[in-house]
Amino acid sequence: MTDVGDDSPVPTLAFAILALIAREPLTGYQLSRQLRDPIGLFWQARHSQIYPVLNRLERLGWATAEEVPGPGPRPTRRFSIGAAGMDALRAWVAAPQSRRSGRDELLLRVYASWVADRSVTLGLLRDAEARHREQLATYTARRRSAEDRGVADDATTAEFADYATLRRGIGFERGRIAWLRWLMRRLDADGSSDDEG
Amino acid sequence: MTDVGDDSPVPTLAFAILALIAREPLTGYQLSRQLRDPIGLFWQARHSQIYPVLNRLERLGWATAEEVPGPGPRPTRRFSIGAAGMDALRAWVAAPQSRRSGRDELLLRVYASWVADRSVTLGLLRDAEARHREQLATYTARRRSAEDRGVADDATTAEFADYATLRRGIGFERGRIAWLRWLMRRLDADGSSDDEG
DNA sequence: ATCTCCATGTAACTCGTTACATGATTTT
DNA sequence: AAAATCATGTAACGAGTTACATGGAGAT
Repeated sequence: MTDVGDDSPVPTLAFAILALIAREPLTGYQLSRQLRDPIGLFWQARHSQIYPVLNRLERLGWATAEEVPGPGPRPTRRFSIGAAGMDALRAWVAAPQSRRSGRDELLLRVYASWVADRSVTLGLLRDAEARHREQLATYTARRRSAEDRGVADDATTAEFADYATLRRGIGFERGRIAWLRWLMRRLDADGSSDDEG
Repeated sequence: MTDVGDDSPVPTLAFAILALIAREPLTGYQLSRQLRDPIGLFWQARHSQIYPVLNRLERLGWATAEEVPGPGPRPTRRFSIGAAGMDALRAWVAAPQSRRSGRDELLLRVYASWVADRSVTLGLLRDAEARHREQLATYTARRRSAEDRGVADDATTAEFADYATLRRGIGFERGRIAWLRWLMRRLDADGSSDDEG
């Protein structure tokens, strides 16, 4: 009994959860881990946000819960998507997209970086490159593993959809690293020529 | 007198605003337009979010306001960054970055797209491509204009920082379009061979 | 004994969007 | 005359984060 009125618009997180339980039934805890890592690539949520949405999906008849043995003071519940949930998810995929480009703190820092010393900016960019290289390594390992399992062969499967988003993640990281390297070269060049004290 | 307690952490939006008024003094209204278009590329805010932050920047002594002639029932105020604001902005550029990768609704839709008909998914991707091509055209026009003005020549200016973020925008759009085309080709191939029904 | 993982929930708060409210100037 | 633009604010709500709360199972 977290909330009762079910007339308010369904949040995007609900569809992220539906997309995950459409693959296999999951507990709230498992969802909270998945919304850090695999899908976490492009959608994140904490467990405090997930549990209320799960209860709402249940009340909407979009998901059903079964109790499974587990630890803890409260029952462990595994959620499965229902026929109505599949319909809702299908409708959402086709729904018109809202074009709000996201927020990117690194770009904002670079936009403001002319107020700082060149060495500070270069440090910022080097840190960013290291973190993106790390992320890229994770993604490429995952891509190789997917390709070895033959996931890339049939574009109609759920695993292929995973693989497709993974490829976009790799493209994003590579593009960002290339841009960071370009920017560092430019800052190095305009600093080492040392026109002004 | 919107809020009084000034001990809570300063939101990222405050630094986005500082980065803008560090270039030239702006009114709240001008900021709200800039946080749609040029910087809007990677940070957005509505005027209802901006005005309270401006008042807070003033109370912090990070920005100063001067009244200028203008229309409307309330005085029009143009904000300039102060020395303390510049220090705060400089410190923020160098501060450790929080790595929370953003949310991307298109990727979430693709992740869920295996539940929908192939034609629906292809429609989604075609729409996305059209919107990204449009955005790319805007960015490339802006880049050409910046290069014609010689902005790309000196990496120490504020205009170069603009230009650098613009280049990242172009890279992002191109990468995304390439990925969309790859995905559409893959879906076309696995559909036109028509193995089933 | 302590730590980590599994497991679910609530409370308090900040961030962000939409809607309400007012009113002058300029353009169509 | 109507619409768009300039200009600033508040209110209500939804989205998202952090912190509080509980407790069993297994590993160190």
